[in-house]
Amino acid sequence: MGRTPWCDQKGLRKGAWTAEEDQRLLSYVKQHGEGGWRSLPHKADLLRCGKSCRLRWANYLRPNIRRGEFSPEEEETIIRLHANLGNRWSTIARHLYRRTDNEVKNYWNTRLKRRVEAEVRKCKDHPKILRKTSNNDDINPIIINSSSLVSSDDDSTSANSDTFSGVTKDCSITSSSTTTTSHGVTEPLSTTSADVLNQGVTNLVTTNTSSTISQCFHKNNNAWETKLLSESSHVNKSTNSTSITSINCICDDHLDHDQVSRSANSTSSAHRVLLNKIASKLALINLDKIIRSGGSGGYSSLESSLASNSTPSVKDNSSTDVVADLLEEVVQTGISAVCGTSGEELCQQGLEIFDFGDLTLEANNNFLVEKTTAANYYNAKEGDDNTTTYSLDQLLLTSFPKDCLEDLIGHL
DNA sequence: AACGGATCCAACCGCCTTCCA
DNA sequence: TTGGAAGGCGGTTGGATCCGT
Repeated sequence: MGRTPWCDQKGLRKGAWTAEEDQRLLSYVKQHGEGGWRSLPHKADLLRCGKSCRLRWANYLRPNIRRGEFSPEEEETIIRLHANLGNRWSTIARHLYRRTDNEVKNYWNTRLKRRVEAEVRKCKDHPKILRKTSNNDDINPIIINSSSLVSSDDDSTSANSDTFSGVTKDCSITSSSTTTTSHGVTEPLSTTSADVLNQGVTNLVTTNTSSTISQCFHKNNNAWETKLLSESSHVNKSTNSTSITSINCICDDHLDHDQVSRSANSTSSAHRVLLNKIASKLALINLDKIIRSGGSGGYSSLESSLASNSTPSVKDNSSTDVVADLLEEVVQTGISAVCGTSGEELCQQGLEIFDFGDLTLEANNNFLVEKTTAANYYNAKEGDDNTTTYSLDQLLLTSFPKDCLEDLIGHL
């Protein structure tokens, strides 16, 4: 038994929507809200099927849809995410402010795809870019190491690195069977990254991890990853409501953590600027409490900024057993949302996880973000990229789960 | 001005998942 | 637990427009 076509009724209109149809749909949804699409056409006196109405609304009429030319930053994001995620347009669209999946898909198919393919062809003319001379590519996959983006004097990978300036825009490529994180942990390379690169993508950014959670995503075919994914599903179901107002605690140890561990001195002042900006915005969303865990340094700037904005109490939780401390805090205070390194354990408690990410200053005053908790827990799927570059404004919006964006925008 | 190929993108199609009674 | 309805998603199409000849 085949499925019933979605618009098989005789007399229903197809094709381009008229202004009058748009107006009818718009006013009906404004009055009655979204949903009930099947019965909507009859109620709104539209000769369309429900699905057509829903698509018209979702892709065109819905408020707050951003249309028009994509910015260079958006293009970069699409290319980078597509390299890792493939044609998962809805996921990619979530990383772009107010863009629909359909628009992103069209933009890729009509513009970016060709550009990337041209890059691939260019790379095929220069095989060295894609593949170092090696008898065994499985042992020596090629990756782009994000640490090279952190600061020019970070030489943690320089022993194995080659730079192909003029072709790979702002990355260096290393060949090694393992990579060393900014915290000195040696771990396997992401084979996904290697695969993508071997397909010729030259502008990929991948990441050395700095948290338990993102490390999970770099250990392909690992039981730990499977466990994480199933927990993710659990968390999704247990925390349907993600209104920004439900956040009454933010714990973020990455900001200062990486600032210290990377010895990226050039980014320190920039971090402070960023932290101040974040703090001023956080102050607007009525946080009840800030938990600090791990490290020291740049975070004090966030603390002082928050204090000056007369906001949340700050708990210094930099003692050794961060997880235990956080859980204790959760139990005692009834915190409903936490973010930070301990996300996995906290997710098991059914908490909402938010994270501003692991921030590193990049070129053009943008920030390299290792989305170490929130995005991964909510959208975790094998091969998800954990690293993206954002402007500050994008960062503040994108680091939150999609459902929070409109509320956040309202608060900001 | 006319033609035709290239490009763009809104909309359609159908499969899949989620929801809910 | 089950099955139908509703919604999500990605592939594809076709009409409108652009642009070179």
